[in-house]
Amino acid sequence: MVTLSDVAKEANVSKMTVSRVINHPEQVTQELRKLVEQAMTTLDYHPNYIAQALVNNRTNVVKFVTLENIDTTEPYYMTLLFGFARGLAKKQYAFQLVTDPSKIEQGNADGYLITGARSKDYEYFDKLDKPFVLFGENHRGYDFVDNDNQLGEKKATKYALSRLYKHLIFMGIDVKEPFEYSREAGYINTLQQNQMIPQIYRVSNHSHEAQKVIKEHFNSFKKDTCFICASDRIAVGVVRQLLKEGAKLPADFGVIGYDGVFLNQVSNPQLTTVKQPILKMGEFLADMLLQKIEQSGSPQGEIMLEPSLVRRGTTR
Amino acid sequence: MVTLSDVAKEANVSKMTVSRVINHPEQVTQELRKLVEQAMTTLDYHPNYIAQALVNNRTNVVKFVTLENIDTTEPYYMTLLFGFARGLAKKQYAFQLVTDPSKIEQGNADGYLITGARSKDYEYFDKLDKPFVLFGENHRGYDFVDNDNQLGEKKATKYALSRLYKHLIFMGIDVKEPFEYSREAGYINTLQQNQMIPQIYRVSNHSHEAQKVIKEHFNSFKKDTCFICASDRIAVGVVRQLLKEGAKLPADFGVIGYDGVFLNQVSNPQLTTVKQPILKMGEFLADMLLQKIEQSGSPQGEIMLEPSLVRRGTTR
DNA sequence: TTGTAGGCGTTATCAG
DNA sequence: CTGATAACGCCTACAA
Repeated sequence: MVTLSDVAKEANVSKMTVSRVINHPEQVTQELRKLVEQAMTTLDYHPNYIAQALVNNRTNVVKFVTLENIDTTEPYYMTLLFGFARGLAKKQYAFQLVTDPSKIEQGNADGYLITGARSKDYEYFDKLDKPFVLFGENHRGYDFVDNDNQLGEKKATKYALSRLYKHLIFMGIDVKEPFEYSREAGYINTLQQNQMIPQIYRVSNHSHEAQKVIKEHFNSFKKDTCFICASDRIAVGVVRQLLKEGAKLPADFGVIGYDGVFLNQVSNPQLTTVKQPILKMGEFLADMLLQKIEQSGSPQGEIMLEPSLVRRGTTR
Repeated sequence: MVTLSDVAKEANVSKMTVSRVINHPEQVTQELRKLVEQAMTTLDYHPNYIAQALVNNRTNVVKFVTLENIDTTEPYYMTLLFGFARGLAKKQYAFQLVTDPSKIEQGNADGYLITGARSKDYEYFDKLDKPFVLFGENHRGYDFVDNDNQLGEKKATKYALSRLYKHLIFMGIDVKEPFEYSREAGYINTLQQNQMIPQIYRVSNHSHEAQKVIKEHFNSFKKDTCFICASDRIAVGVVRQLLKEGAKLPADFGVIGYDGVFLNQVSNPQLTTVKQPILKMGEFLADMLLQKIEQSGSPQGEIMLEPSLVRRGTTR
């Protein structure tokens, strides 16, 4: 293993000069810097992250925490995880997966990414002694990354209008969480701007629940109705029942989902949906967390990435 | 942060005695050992893994490498990953995700878990300078964990026979890989034991490819045929086309999948399949890799876990 | 059986 | 701007 000392010898300087070239290059003269850099490449030197971690009192490890007791095998989470991992790799960080909240502080880590947090979990966060960032919007001042939920549903609603659907019904998720409020707000605001009256159903986030609602109320739905759904799952349920009822899709009815996780599914017809840039969100989460760690916990604010509307088979 | 020295002071011994209590307790007298252990609990001491890593020239990090250029967001991989992560957690190991093989040796790690390896990749492995284990059976002497593919397909074939299907057709994957040969062998051997003649189709691992084959040959399939499929994807394609052809499932035709990844899907009818214990496989992989690292690379052999037959809607 | 000295590879501090 | 020294927390080797 090539060490700092080896490079120092090769370049005829002290270890400190080499260290400075790595961490504070501006403090070293051009001349010496080049010499050292050459030595580093000829010896193929790579810093020992463990030694760095020791002096800095770091572990080079963070934890990916999943609070929501959901199906963690969903493509959604896997994509987020891959983005997160990619972000970490840039700084040679590794991670551990934690699904049991009581184990968060067990073992060593420099910080946490917390996903699936609900309002009830917030008070718990203040007890954490390490920097953390949240995945998912909140309005309590905790740093987070999310997609812009309001903008996303605004895009969906506007698009439905542009396709000349006359009646827009929102199929929401029945949780009292910021992301849901924001999605509804995107829908409601757009309707109000067009002097239309919002009509909202809320169901738990399962396709068959949405299906039930459509079945119950199908007779009350008029032609030219578009369903703006707060998730792809709900949208899938809506589509399924509409087809069962013999409705003409997308001619008479439209359906728009949210999330964009079923995009590679071959089901017919393919869902028009608002796609979150999940991979990128994961990467931003890593960036934010590492920066927060570097800045010993200082606030990082909020990052909301723009989702994109994917036009496919369930809208005309 | 509580350190070795703190504990040593509290217990009125030297640092080395404390270190020994942790690593070689048998070298310390009962008396001192208890003293030290008490001091450790009262101070809530936890070893600093980074410092340990530095002296041992370890990183406490391994890499999870995905060679196969597939959809890594599949629940299959996510489940494996969770099992793997759980296994690592027991020894306070963290991991990095690597999808670009050229980056395997970049950065620090104590070893690698390599998934999705194909025969062509094997020669590459010998160049690796760190211990590694494979996910997926091979017969070149590389340590691996897999499910027992032959046993799995044997179970499927026997079960089809027990349900009195008269004709058993194998729908394989057209790759020349050990896992596929083993699955075919499980089918072939069982047929031969029953004086039946194997009939095999091979397609690439996509539902629509399987669907094509069924469509083309549907007229040649007799009543009481059961399709033993080498994957759930293929099975799904078979089911889909059989239904399209108006075949009676499971009365006249049976379909058995392999993998068990679609188990929580609500699609109708639900697939009878051979389920791999994926989570457990991930955990075994972690155990094996960490042990191999601890034993500085000594061979660990092969572990084949028993898959289970899940009886559901596509067999009578 | 227990303790002392030295070192793992790096960086902060302070002196030159 | 550069270099010597000490320190991070732990463990190996040797000494008592």
